[in-house]
Amino acid sequence: MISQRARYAFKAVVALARAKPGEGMQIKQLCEQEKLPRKFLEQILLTLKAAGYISSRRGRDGGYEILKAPAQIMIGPMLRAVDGPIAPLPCLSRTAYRRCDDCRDEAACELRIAFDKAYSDYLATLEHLSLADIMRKSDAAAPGRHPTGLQPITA
Amino acid sequence: MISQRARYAFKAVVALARAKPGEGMQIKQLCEQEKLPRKFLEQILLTLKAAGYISSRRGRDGGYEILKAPAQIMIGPMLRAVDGPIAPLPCLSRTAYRRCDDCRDEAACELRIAFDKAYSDYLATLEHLSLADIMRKSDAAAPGRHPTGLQPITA
DNA sequence: TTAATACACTATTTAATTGATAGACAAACT
DNA sequence: AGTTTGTCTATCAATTAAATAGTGTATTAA
Repeated sequence: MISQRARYAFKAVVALARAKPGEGMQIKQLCEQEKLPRKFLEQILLTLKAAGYISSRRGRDGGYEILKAPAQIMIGPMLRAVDGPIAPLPCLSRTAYRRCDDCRDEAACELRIAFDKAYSDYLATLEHLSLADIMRKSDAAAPGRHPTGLQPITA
Repeated sequence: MISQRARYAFKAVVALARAKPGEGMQIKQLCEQEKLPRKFLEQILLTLKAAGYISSRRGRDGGYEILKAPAQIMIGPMLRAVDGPIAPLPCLSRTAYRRCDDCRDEAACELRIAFDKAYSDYLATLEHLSLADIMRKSDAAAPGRHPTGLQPITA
């Protein structure tokens, strides 16, 4: 199972991506609208900021704003920024490769072989799937739900 | 990352699958050969037994033996037997579906959409990949390593 | 320039899960 | 009977995840 942290991050990014461009949202709105614990969300937003996904302003009329275009935000890297490596085994991680302590022969390791293909497909999908793709699908499934989102041309 | 529990289970099953048919192994051998903590392994073997993967005998000359043919052992179900559901979200689990508490519209849930395809590919692979497939690949990568395993006809 | 507002940062707490160990018990065989 | 080997349940310890607390700093406007 994916972590709460990652879920909250995801929801926050989606909400920010749906906010009117140039307007952004304050943390108060975010946590009320998406039902997220405020202080926890603060930390997560900091992480997202450090990773370059969002920007922030302090003081009155402060808040958060999305920095990247949704089409440029890939799910894999975003998850990784929030939760760390996503590989099922350290020796399969692209970004944090580590040999298993007890591993004699990596190429012959049955565990590694078992997850190799499954994980590389999983990863490839997450790596190329953008937030824009996802929002488009979501809008198609619930037309009219998000007033600021572009509607699919199906009516 | 996959749990230690699942790793140990996997290693134990592989070791039992490589043991001479009809001979099996005792837990002492297993934990020495594979460097697994004995008491922890005991529990894991019990789980594997309950799930029908192995059988056991008590008393002198007791031990564990593999029950299913490696070609009939699929990685997905085996993992699930040991570790529980493997889906990234409860609402994507095939075997333990549960609606997310706060979910308004499942079909439009961005989180669900994000993981839907990635996970279903991952799962499909694990569901159809057999222990036999894995052992074959392992043997091919390290010929001569496992004296009791069948060697690939490549020499 | 000061008060109010909203984000930034670090530390701490709490809860849950995982990994591992302990020890009494039951079956099987000699 | 006595030894061996698996069975079962309880418990402990360590780690991680989730959440909260509290202080600090930038920004704006009266």
